Amino acid sequence: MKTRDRIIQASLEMFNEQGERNVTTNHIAAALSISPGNLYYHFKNKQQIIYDIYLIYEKRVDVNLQVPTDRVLTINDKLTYLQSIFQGLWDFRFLHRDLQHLLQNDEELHKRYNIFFKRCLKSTQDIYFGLRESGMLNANDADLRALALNTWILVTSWFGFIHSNLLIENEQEESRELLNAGIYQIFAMERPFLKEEFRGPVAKLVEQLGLSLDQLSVLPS
Amino acid sequence: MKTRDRIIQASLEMFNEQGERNVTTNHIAAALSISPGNLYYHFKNKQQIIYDIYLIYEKRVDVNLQVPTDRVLTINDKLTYLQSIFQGLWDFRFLHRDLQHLLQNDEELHKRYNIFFKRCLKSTQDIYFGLRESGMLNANDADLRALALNTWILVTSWFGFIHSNLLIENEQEESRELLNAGIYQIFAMERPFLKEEFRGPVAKLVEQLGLSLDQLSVLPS
DNA sequence: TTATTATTAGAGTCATTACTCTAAAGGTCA
DNA sequence: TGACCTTTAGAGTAATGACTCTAATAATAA
Repeated sequence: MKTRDRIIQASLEMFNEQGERNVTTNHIAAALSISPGNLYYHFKNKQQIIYDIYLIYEKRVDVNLQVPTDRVLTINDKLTYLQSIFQGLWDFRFLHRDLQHLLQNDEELHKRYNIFFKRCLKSTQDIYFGLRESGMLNANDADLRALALNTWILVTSWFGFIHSNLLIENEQEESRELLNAGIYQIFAMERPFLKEEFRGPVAKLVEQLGLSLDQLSVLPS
Repeated sequence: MKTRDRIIQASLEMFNEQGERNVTTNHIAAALSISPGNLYYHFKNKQQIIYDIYLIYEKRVDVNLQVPTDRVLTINDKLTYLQSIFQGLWDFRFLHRDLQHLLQNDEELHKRYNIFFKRCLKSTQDIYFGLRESGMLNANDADLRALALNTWILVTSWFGFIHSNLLIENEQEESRELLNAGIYQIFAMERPFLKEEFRGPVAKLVEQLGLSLDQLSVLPS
C-alpha cells in the first residue's frame, strides 16, 4: 500500500481509538515507523489528513443513503439503511465525536459538512416519505420532517452517547451489539407511526437483531 | 465576589464560547487580570475547575428533574421540565460538547457522570410513566423506556447539533429560538403517544413557543 | 503591635506538538 | 552510466500550555 494511504488508514484507526485530540502527527508517524518529514511530504498538515478521511466518509454515506427511484421501499430497505449508516458511523466514529472542534478549525470542512448534512436530511426525509407512500406509515408532513431530523441527531450522536455513558473494556467486541441497540432505538421512535398491519413484521425484524438496550445492564429498568 | 468564584464564572463563560480545548488556564487568568500563580492557588489544575463547574451543573439538573409525589403531572409540567433542562444545557453547553474528552481524562468525573446519567434517565422515565398515569399517554413500558432514552440523547445532543450544522453569527441572540426548536423536536417525538383528547391542548402549547425548526431556513422543506 | 495565615504576582520550567529544512536514498528513463 | 524526479530520514525549531516556585503583600488574630 502507498505511504499516503497507510497514513490515512493509521490515522483513522488511531483517531477512532484515542480521539483526534490525543493523536499527534508524530504519533502517527511513529506508529507507521516513518519520519515526521515523510508524513509532511504527503500531507500539508494534520487538518489535511482529517479532511481526506472526511471525504471518504462522506462518499460512503452518500452511497448508503441513495433512494431507489425504480421501485417502492420496503421494511427491509429501512433496516439496510440503518445498518449501513451505523456501520459507517462506527468506522469513522472520531468524526462525530470531535465534530464541533474539527469544523471550528477548518472553514472549508465546515462549509462542506453543512451541505452534506442538508443532503442527508433530505434523503432521510425522502426515505420516510417513501415508506409512507408504500403504505407503511401513518403521518403528516410535519411529523415526518421532525422524525427525520430526530433520526439524524440520534444516529449521529449514538456512539458519542455510548462512549460517554457506558464503560466499555473492549470496544471492538461490543460494537455489534451496541450498533444493534442503536437501530432498536430508531425503530422505537418510528413505531408509533407504523400502521397496525406492519407492526408485527417490524417487531419480528427487530427481534431478529437480538438486542434492545433494555438488556444492557447499565440502564435502569 | 471571591476570586475562586470569579475563576469558575469566567471559565464557564470562556469554555462555552470557545470550547474547553481552546481555553487555557493562562487565558482564564488573563481574562480576569490575575496571575497564573493565583489561579493555581485556588485550583489544583484545570480538571479541578471543570469538575467544580460540573458539580454546579449536576446540582441544577437534579433540582430541575424532581418528580412531584404529592400530585399528578400535567402538560405544563412537561413543558417546564423541558424549558429548565434546555436552559441548563445552554448555560453549561461546553460540558456536553466536550464530554467525551473530559470524561476520558478524569476517571472521578466519569464515574460520577455515569451515576448522574442513570439518575436522570430514571427521572425521565418516571416523568413519562407519570404522564401515562395522568391519562395523557398511550404506550407500553418498552415504548416509554425507549422514549426516555431517546429524549435524553436528543436533549443532550441538541446544542452540539445546532453548533455543527447551523452557522450562527450571534449565539446569544438566537439561543431562545434554538432552545424552543429543541423543545419542539421533543414534543414531536412524544406526539404519537398522546391520546387524542390531549393533542389539541399540546399543539396549542407548542404553538405558543412560536417556533418550529421548519421555519429555520437552513433545513430542506 | 506583632505573629501568622491567606492571597497574589510574575518569572520561569518542562514537556509537548505541529511543522520545517537539508541531505540522502531510491526509482526511472535516455 | 548519469540526470532527474520522488520519496524518505531525522535533527531541529518555535510556539504553546499546564503548572511551579519564590517572594511580596494583604488580612486577621493575639
